[in-house]
This record gives sequence, C-alpha cells and structure tokens, in this order.
Amino acid sequence: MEGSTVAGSQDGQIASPRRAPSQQRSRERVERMLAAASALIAEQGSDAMRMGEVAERAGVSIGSLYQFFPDKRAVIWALAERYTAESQACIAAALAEVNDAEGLRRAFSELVDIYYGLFLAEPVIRDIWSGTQADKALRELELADSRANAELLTAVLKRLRPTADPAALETTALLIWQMGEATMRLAISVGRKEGDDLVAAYKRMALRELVGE
Amino acid sequence: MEGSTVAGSQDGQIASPRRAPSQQRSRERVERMLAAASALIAEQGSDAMRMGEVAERAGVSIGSLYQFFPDKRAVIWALAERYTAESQACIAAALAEVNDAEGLRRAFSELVDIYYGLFLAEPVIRDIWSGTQADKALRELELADSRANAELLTAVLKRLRPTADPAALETTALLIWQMGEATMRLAISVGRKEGDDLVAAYKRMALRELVGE
DNA sequence: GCAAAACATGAGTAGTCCTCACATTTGCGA
DNA sequence: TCGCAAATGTGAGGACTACTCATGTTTTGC
Repeated sequence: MEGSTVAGSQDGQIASPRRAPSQQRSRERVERMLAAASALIAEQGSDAMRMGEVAERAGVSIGSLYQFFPDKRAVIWALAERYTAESQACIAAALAEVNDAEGLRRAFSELVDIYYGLFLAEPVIRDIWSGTQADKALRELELADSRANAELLTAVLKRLRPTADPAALETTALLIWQMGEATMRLAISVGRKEGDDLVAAYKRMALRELVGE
Repeated sequence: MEGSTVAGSQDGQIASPRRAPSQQRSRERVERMLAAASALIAEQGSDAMRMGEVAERAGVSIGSLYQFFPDKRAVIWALAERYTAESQACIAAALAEVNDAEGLRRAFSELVDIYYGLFLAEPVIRDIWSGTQADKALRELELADSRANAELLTAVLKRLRPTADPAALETTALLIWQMGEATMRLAISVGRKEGDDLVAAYKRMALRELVGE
C-alpha cells in the first residue's frame, strides 16, 4: 500500500482552500503549486505524489502549500474541479440545441469521442477519476477477473449465435460485464431505492443486447 | 494522510504469502488474521484498516501478520481472491447449461440479482472492488458530477420524448452516463486497439437506448 | 532426545502528512 | 513617506503508519 488517509480533514469532508489567495503574488504561487501537482500526478499517479515534492517543484515551502490547501486531497480535488467544470461546459454546449433524434445521435456520438479523447490525453483526469488511489496491480487483477467472467458469457453467446463475429461477441460480453459492475457500484452509492431501478434498467439494456429485442 | 508507502513490495507486483502456513496452529492464526481484516474493512474501509489493529484483533503480534502477508495489499488481495473464486464458480454454474435465448435471459437475470445481492450484503466486496482506496468524499463528488452531466442528457430526452416517464428517463440518463465512464476506464486499461472497439460498442448500445433502434 | 525448521514477538526504522511558532512582505490610511 | 495590521512565507518537528529484524519459542522429522 502506498495509500493512506488524510489525517487532517476527517473522513468525509473535502475542505475548501484554507485561505483564498488575495494578493497577486500568492495567486501565482498557488498556480505553480497546482501545476507541480498536476505534473507529478501525470508522472506517478496521485497516490505517489508527495506533498513535499509538490512544494519543492513549485519552488515553495511545504508550509506555503498547506497555507492554501488544507490537505493532500484538497490539492487533487482542486485539479479535479477544473476539469469537471471544463467538461461540464463542453457537454452543455454539445447537447444544448438538440431537437430531434438525429441531432441527439450526432451530439452524443461527438460527446463520447471528445470524452474519450480527453481520457486518452489527460493522465491527470485518468488518475483522478479512475478511482483516485486504486492500486495498479489490484486493478489489473480486477480486469483479469472481469475477463474471466466475460469469457463465460462469451462462450454462451458463441453457442447461441454461431454466425456472429467472435471478436465482436467478446467485446460485447466484456462491455456488458464491466457495465454491470459499474451499475452496481453506482446502485450502492445512490441508495437502495434508486439503486434497484438502475439495476433493473441495466438488466433490460443488457438483455436487449444479449438476446436481441 | 496517515498513510505511507509499503517499503517491501515495490510498485506493481502483488506478492503472494511470504510463507505458507504449514502447521495447524499457524493456519488457524492466518484465518483469524483474515477474519479480523475482513471485519475492519467492513467497519471502516480498507484504507482505514491498520495493520496493527488487524494483528491486535486477531490476537497476534504484528510480526506474525507480516510473516504470512508481505504487505497490506496482500491481506486485502487474499480476501478479494476468496470472493472472486466464489463468484466465478457461481457464474459458471448459472451459465453452464444455457442453450437458447430464453435460457440466457433467465440465467443472466438471475446472475445479476445474485451479484447485486452480494454487493449489497458484503461490505468487504464493495470496498475492495469499488476502487480499493478511493476516498469517500471524492467519490461523492464524482457522483454529483455524474448527476449534473446526466441531468443535461435528461433534459434532452424529456424534450424528445415528452410522453415518457420522467423518472425513467432520469434513470436511463444516469445509467448511460455512468456506463460511459466505466467503458472509458476499461478502454484505457485494455489498451488502445481493444479500447476503441469497446467505446464503439458502448456508443452503439447507448444510442440504441437513447434514440431507439 | 535432538537438531532444524517453522513459528512468534514487539521494539525499532524509515517515511509520510501535516502543524505551528516565528519571519517577511504587502496593502493602505494618515 | 511612515507605520502597522493583515496576508504571506518558512522549515524543523510532531504524530502516525507500514514494515523489519534480531531474538526467543514451539513443532516436526528422525
């Protein structure tokens, strides 16, 4: 485990900047801190990012860093906030003037491409949104497990649809499997009632894909 | 951060038990260690789980704990392995004798229910598979962000399908959004080529749901 | 019965996040 | 221009944590 918990701000809250930089000088310094953090996350991941290293690379003392960010998570969160604000605006723009099915099709398709491109291009986004501190080896084993499970599903699909492209079936199975896990995670975090609806909706969508109509 | 770095097992590998317990006595002790770890994860999450506490609760010294587990991750992984083995068997059983579309429908539906039940009932599974160490506050903000984005999609859907049940549209939008993020995470970790296929498949599935056919 | 292997112990090491008492710089009214 | 309060900057040290290792105890194989 490299990981850990922030001691300062206990278990739930994400503290906002401890003090807003009001002078020009400090605003520039905070900017440098965020840039340093971003670079370090891109290089090593947020978990391996050390507060001391952030300060050093920003040319700032550790104390200054903590003057503006109450804890490590706040630094990461500040970066996350930027990207979400950005992407939120982008989504709103893409969907704003959709008026018919064809428009939705085009807008959604474009949106997915943009998002995917963002994920591919921005290590910081990947790191932050892909389970902030999840450790790499465990995630690879998660993937291996998913693949193994999807394989079982693939076998069934191949039996039922022998004429279909096997590679496409494998992709479908893996996707459906992963979506199922994502749905359950979501279902857990939204609570029982809404969660049940989500799982039901997933089941419907997955089945439509699996057995057609 | 309370945390720190595991000195022993560097960055990628998950080490296997440092030494297999060969005597009856130690086998029982290892069992107690895992039980203690499981309980602590259920109570506080794997990130907050302290190795010292695991040892204490198992009635064992910290040294004994490290005799059988090379690091903290190995303890968590040992628990994860149990559950995956279990669920793997369950999946195989459910899918083994599927021979037609109706059979697949029934088996898959049952499978989802079982899995969902497992997620609901087992805090340890939730913790381990839902991004081992992801911090709670950040994940709540992730959810808030997802909701905000899904909201934009919901608005469009309501415009296009004014007769549909609004609540169902909201569920659909949130689900599609979350699935998209899951797909992209998956796409990243499987590499560019297969990833592109996955994103394409997601796009197709989502669009079928969004604009019908 | 005895040597060797397995097992058990817990004080100590290294490394992390974060604090706090104190120094310096800036904004601004007189 | 001067004075002074507020804002900003500093880094050694505190508090915790994962993990090690020298040393002692129990079990096993012969």
